[in-house]
Amino acid sequence: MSITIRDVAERTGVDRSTVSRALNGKGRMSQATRERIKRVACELGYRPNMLAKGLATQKTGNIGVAIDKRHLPIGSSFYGVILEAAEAAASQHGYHIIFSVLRDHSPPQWVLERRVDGLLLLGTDIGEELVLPLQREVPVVLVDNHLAGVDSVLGDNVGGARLAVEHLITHGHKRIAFVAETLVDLSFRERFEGYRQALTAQGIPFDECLVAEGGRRPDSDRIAMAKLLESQPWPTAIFGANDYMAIGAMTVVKAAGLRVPEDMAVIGFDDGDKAPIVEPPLTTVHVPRDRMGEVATQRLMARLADPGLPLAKIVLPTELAIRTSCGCRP
Amino acid sequence: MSITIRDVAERTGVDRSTVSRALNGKGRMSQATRERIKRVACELGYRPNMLAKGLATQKTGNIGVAIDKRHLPIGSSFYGVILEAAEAAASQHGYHIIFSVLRDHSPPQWVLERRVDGLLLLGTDIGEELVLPLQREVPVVLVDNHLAGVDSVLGDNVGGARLAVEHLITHGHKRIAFVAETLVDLSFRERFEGYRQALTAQGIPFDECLVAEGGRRPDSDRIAMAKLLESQPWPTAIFGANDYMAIGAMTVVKAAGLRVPEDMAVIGFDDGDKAPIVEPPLTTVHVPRDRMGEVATQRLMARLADPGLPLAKIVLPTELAIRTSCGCRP
DNA sequence: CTGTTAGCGCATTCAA
DNA sequence: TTGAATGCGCTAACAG
Repeated sequence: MSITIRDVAERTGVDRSTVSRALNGKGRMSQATRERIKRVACELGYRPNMLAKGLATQKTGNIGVAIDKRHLPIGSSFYGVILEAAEAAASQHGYHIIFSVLRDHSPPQWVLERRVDGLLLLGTDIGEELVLPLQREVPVVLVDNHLAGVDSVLGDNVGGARLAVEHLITHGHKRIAFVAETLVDLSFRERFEGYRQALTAQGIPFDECLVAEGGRRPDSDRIAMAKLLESQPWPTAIFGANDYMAIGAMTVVKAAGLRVPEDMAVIGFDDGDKAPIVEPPLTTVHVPRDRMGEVATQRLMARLADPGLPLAKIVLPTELAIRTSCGCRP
Repeated sequence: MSITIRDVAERTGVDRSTVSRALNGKGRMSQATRERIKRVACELGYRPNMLAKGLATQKTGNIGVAIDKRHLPIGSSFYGVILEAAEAAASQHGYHIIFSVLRDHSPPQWVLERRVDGLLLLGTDIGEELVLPLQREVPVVLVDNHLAGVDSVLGDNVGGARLAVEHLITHGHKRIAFVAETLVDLSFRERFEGYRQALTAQGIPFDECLVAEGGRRPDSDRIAMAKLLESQPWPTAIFGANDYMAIGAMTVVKAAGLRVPEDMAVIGFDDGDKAPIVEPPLTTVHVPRDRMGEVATQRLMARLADPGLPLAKIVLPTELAIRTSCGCRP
């Protein structure tokens, strides 16, 4: 067994409660004894047992991060960066991260077991049936998603999509296709909305034939683009709902003997780590994933400190990362 | 406050300890009462408070995963996949993951605070000065690294490198360069060793001029390859110590107007998610990252169950993922 | 087979 | 300013 508050107390000749107060800076006491206790604690190498502390204070010092399975592997995704940023922000406040993947849509065990003070839910496909029960246990912040009655942090999907599509229009394109895995998830719906807004703003009629969904399968990216190439006339530009779709589209386009961007311009969304290294480098909407993780964590900690805080939907700005797949030659 | 074991006890008319035994399946007791207690607990929606349980049993039910800062962002790296696999394996055993990034080389706070029963240390640059103190607190398993006196799980770096270099030799190459960020880290040293072994085995003399280190900077990949192109005669093939170096080398090679693989064949190491999508698709040594995470976690849990277990260095087989950058045309 | 008792390590009343 | 007492929720040794 390791050194406890009791050892420090005996060694110092005071009561355990005094040690507790000294170390936590609570109550008023003579600077002398406080200093002495701290020194002794340090000498003894005393480390508070957070389980015991948590049991007494009803706070764990942990926050949970749950990532929707759909978006894994983390290694290739959006969410690894958010996780990292969240951890950095949390640790600055003395919090630790308990992390897990949502495999089915049942709530993470560690919430029910009261291992966390609050949690971040990452993923666009998380619905009320999961969030509401969780929120009754601890405060929740949604990342990359939004539901009524829950704090949330998102990138500006509508604005980013408008930027992308307007950029393509600037390059002279009129037949611009939209490819997505699905239009069910909030992020994709919003990006689609931005796509339509841009067309409308520039007086280009919306053409349903230029929208292709690949579905939720592994080769969704190829499927969607292939559909587009099945019927004439072809689009002259592709706007992908994320980098994955855009890169898949480029692959299909190139396989069909067309050149990117000469025969078919392409823009993606996310600005993940693959965007700069594909051929040609992908122009894409930059989503500030690190900021999202940081802001979401800060929001959660603010709510922990003050549960009465009004709800907030925090939208972080996106911008266009211009490379060459759109037709620009930087 | 939520439902405790006490509520279940009162509702059932038995003692709290009886409830505890019933729910944990300890001791012998009549099936009747056990069933009844379980049913009541379920009806009441009882959930054990793991803090209290941990305090009593001196076990947290958490395992820690610490990732060396060097290899971030997780989103682009090796370690995201390992983290995910570790979480999957741990959750199967009822364990949870506390995760953090090693920013400096000080031990993770959550070990000192006794929040974990054991931990996984991911990264090739973790030294004894960090591991030994931690190991005195809880069991440690090293992943992608090895130190005397510590359990460890690695991919077969030497074997994988031999495979890669022998494959290049099969394609007729004799001037094969080795590019790495550094030769300090264990993984890279081992891959270098495999490179040399392959040359020796095929009777090709080792040429120091064909080894280039890029150093630990952001553009390490370009730097290394650029060095190689500074002096004649050029190599005809490049073996990168990881995908990052290999892809960077390809970029530089193509920028110099050379073709891959016709003028310069390239093979990488890791088989990360970028390998298949670069142009041309990268032939690379597949490292079973998911298995590494899984096996390491299982190892840790085995040791938790039986601290007397002999030390193990577990080396997982690697294989060559053949695409086109090596000169093959699949 | 089941209840009693005593901690686990710490924070927090209330007195002194 | 400090000490004594109590409780956080659960487990475990020992009786009964």
